[in-house]
Amino acid sequence: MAYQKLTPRSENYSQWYNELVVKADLAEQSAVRGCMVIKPYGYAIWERIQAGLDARFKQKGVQNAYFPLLIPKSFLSREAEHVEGFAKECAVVTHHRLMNDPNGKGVVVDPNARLEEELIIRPTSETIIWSTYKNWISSYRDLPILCNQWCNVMRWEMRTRLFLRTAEFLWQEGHTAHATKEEAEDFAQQMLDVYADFVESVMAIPVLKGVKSPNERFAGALNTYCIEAMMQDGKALQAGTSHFLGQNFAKSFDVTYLTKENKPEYVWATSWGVSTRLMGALIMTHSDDNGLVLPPHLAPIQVAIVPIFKQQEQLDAILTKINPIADQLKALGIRVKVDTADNMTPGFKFAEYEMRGVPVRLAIGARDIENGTIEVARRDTLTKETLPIDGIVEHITALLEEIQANIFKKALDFRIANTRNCDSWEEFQTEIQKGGFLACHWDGTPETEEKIKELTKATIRCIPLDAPAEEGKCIYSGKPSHRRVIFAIAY
RNA sequence: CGGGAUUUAGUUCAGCCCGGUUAGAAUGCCUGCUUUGGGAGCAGGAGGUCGUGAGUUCGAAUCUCGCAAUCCCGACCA
Repeated sequence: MAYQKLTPRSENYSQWYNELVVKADLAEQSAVRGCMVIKPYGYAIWERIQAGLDARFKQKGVQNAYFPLLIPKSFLSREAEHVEGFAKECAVVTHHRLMNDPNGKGVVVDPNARLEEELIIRPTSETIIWSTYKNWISSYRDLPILCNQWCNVMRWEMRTRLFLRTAEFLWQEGHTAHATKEEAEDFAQQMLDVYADFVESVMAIPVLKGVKSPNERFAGALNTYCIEAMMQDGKALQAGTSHFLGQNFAKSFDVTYLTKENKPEYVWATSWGVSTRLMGALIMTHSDDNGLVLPPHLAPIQVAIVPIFKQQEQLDAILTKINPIADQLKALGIRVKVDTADNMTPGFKFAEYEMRGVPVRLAIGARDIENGTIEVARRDTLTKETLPIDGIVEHITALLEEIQANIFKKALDFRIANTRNCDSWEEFQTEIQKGGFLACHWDGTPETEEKIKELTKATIRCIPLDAPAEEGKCIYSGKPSHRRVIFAIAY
C-alpha cells in the first residue's frame, strides 16, 4: 500500500488544497512559472461552469465575441485609474522574431525585430474593447451592446497557487454599453444575480451579494458588486464581480451616441467576470480529507458504476443488469460512467472515484446478482447501503438532488455558524484571526479600512446588498455608522 | 521583492558529511500467471546527459565557486 492519503485539513489546510488539486487530477504545475496545466478532468468541470453560465448570459441577451490577446501599450494609459491597477503585473511583448544564435546555442531574440509600439498581454480587455466599441456606436439605436468573451488573461503575480491565483487564467469578461446610467447600473446588478444564482444552485456554494468598498473596487469602476464565499478555513474568497463603470471608459475612449433628440451623449458601461478561481472556491467549499466533493449539478460524472467480477462471463452477466440501469439514467440526462476496466481492483476504483468527488457510486457483484441488489455509496456522507435493483433509478435521481441540497446546506450552515457581529475593537483583533466573517460597523472612510487592514490583515469583503439599516459606531474610529459591513481575511 | 528549502528513473525519495567497479529503493509502466465486495500477489522486463556552467582531482551525483529553475512562508494582488 504505497498509496498516500491527503494531508488532513486540520494539519495543514493549504497543503491539503495543493495535494487535492493534483491527486484529484484537476491540474498540475507547468514548465512555466505560475502557469498551470488544467487536466481533462479539471477542464471538464470548467466546461460545465462555462456551459451553465453561457446559457444564462444568453438568456439575458448577451452575445459572445472575441477580442485580441495583445493590446497596444498606449491603450492602457488612456484610463488613469485603470492603468494604475494593472501596470505592475503586465507582461509586455517587445519583439516579433527569433533568430539562430550566432554562437550556435539555440535561438535568441532578433534585436532588429523590436516592435515600434510594445504590446501588452491583456490583464483584462476594457481598453481594447472600448476602442472597438467606439466604432460600433453612433446612435441610441445601436444600444445596448451586450458582449461577452471567454478567454485567457495574464497578470504577472508574485506568488501563485493552482486555480486560486495563477499568472495566466481562464475567465469570461462581459462588456456592455448602455444609453442610460440606470440601465447600466441595473444590468450590472442583474449579472451579479446571474452569478449568485449559478454559483448557489449549480455549484452549491452559498454567497453573499454585496458592494465593494472604495478600496476594494475595480480600478476604473464607479461601483463594484461582488459575490463573496466563505471557505472551510474561514477565509473569504471573492467568487465573481460585476462593475458599473459609469462613463469612465466612454470618456477615455470617446464613445458617444446620438440621442433621439440628436444630442451627443457618452455611453454608460458595465463589465463583469468570473474565472477559473471558481474551481478553487468549489474545492475549498465542499471537499474533505478523502478528496474532492462535487455537487451533482456540476459533476462531469454523477454516477460511477463499478462491476465486481472475476471472469469475463461474470462481467457479462453483471453488465446485463447494469446496462439497462445506465441507459435509463442517461435517458434522464444523468451523467453515468460504467467502469469495466480490469486492470484496477474495485477497491482502487472506489478510492479513485472518492478522490475525484463523484457524487454517487454503485457497486454490483455476484452476491448482488443473486440477491437482486446493488450497493449505493454517496460521496458527501461517505455512507453506503445495499438496495434492491428494482426502483434504483428513481432512488438515484432523488439521491442526486438530496446530495445537492445537503452539501449546499452544509456550506450554508458553516457560513452562518462562522458569521458573527462584533462591536468591540479589542474583540475584533482576536476574533478576526479565528477566521469567518465579522459583521461590524464602519465609518465609511478608506482611511479606517486601510488602518484596519494594516493592523489585522482583514478587509471589508462587501457591504451586503440586504444589510438592514442599523445605527452604530465604527468598530475602529467610533464614528457613527448606519449599517454593518462584512470583514474577513481573504484569499 | 525579502526569508527558507529543493533540484538524482514517469512520480516520491535514498546515496553526498567521509570522492573510487555497472548510481539504488519504493511506486508507476510493460509481459506472463494468479487475483478482484475498500488502493491485491508472484516472477521477469524496460526506464537515468545525477538542474546548469566552470574549477579542484588520476577519478566528481559526492568537494569549491557561479548561474538557473521550482516549491514553501511573508509583503503585494482576483
